[in-house]
Amino acid sequence: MNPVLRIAKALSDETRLRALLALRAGELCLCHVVGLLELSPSTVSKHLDILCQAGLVQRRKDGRWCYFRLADRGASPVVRSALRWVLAAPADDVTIAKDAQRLASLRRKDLQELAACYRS
Amino acid sequence: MNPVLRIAKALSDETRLRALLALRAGELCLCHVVGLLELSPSTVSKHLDILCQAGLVQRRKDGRWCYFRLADRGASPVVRSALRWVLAAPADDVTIAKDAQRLASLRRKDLQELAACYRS
DNA sequence: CCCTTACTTCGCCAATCACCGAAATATTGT
DNA sequence: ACAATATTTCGGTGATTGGCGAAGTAAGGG
Repeated sequence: MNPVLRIAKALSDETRLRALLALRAGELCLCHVVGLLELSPSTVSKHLDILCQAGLVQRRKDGRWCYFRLADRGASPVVRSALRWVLAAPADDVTIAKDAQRLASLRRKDLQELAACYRS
Repeated sequence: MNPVLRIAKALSDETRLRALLALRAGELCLCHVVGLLELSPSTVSKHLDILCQAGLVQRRKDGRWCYFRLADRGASPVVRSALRWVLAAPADDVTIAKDAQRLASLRRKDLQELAACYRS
């Protein structure tokens, strides 16, 4: 598939856009994102996979935990250009702003505590 | 809707991406785009409307004909940035390259002739 | 006027997609 | 080896979306 098309598809869902913008705060564990979006782990995993397939996000596995972060300087020009576009856009969106707040407190919590989402 | 999201949705369909890239050649009449994409006029009209709603494309009516072109410098920064992203992407896509060729000959034809798509 | 015509809107259908829970996978601790 | 657990994959379901043709709209020409 055309890289531009693949990236645009990845960005064309509000949930994925929220997840991507949340990663501005830095590397996040899957359960961080689950806690933020309040969706099932399987759904969030799928969304993040789509962002990874598009090259916008990178995955790092550390033991049982899986960390996600924005693609870095090693990414292709199309990807970097797309990220510049999305990240430069004005953050006047209400949902995005609330997400940033909620995320700040989520990141202060312990992973063990966050991972409780799997056991409820 | 978040402008970034609206733009990403507009770009997340191959047909719309082809239509947008076709407009690099300059202003096109609807029937030009119908001739290029080989889809029904109603479908193409809908696609171009979505691109217009996102601000990526501008519509100009002249008598019975309707012309579309890429958004110009007057567009919002988000839109201009998105267009820079899409238009700068490498054009190594086969479909896009063929479209550019087909479009060149389509643009040489008369509008009357092209509009025959409505009467067939 | 009224007919033609370029385009848009509407109603419908098939395909895609987001979501979930259940099952599978992989890794850590006992 | 086994149990617990963080994540992914699978199967199914309701919502969204792309496609068409038919009907509606608007503009030009008799």
